[in-house]
Amino acid sequence: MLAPDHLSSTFQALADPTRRAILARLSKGEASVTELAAPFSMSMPAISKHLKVLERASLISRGKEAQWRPCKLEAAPLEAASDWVEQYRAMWEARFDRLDAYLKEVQEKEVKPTTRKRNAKGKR
Amino acid sequence: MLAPDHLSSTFQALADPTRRAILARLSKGEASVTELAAPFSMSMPAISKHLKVLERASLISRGKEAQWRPCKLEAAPLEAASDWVEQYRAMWEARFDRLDAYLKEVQEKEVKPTTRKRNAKGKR
DNA sequence: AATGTATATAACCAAACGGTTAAATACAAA
DNA sequence: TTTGTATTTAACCGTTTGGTTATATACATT
Repeated sequence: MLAPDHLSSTFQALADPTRRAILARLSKGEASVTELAAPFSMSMPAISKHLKVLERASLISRGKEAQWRPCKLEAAPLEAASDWVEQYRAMWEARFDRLDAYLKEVQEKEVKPTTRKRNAKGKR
Repeated sequence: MLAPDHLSSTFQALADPTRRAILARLSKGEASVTELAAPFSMSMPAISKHLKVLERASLISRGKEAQWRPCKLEAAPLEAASDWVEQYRAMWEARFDRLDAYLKEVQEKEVKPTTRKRNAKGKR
């Protein structure tokens, strides 16, 4: 079950570059705490705390193999976060589309209307 | 220009329900500070601080009309945030697809393989 | 010029954050 | 049973966060 305010804890967990890097690493497969800590010049307890934040946000889950506690990515909360962001991104784009339509209408009788390139990256 | 670690400040700005509600309101159009504050049982300075956080993250921009400082949504940082999240969401889905393929292969000779419904919401 | 309205700033506070070092725990191997 | 390795917990520390109240600023109206 996701935490009461799961969106807040998800975003908060994502708001740290170390934690995002850990998630990036985990997207390539499970890893132990020591493996995850390797790239950082940071104490083990610091990493342990970051992992706890990620775990609290259900962004990772942890196993138990001898003395190792392997971590793996859990993407369900990412889905909710993505949905939230997309909602407003889409609204913003819709607004631009309406503006485009309006400008097109207004400039209907212009001699050479400048071709507007709205979304250069052209995604989705 | 976006801040040095713009992803962190974007996610951090999104990690508060009041600020997300403000963005939701702004997605329906510009609004003054007092209008934005209305739904909340919170002092004006508190709202003012939230707006400053959103502004620092470039999620909103502000105008000047007499004694009003109207806020409007700026979706560019949402795009970056969305892209980041989508990247890992997609990876996670790809992993599931591979698992699906594997399971399909393994169960090839089963009598009546149960139809697995992976992504019930079926988005994108 | 005085008053009212919209907003921001200052000063303060408790709690959370992100790190540290030192010590405890859990298991494996010798 | 001792030693080594992996990880967590405890205690601490400075900074940031999210709120408060009181005060200042900016502009409009009378």
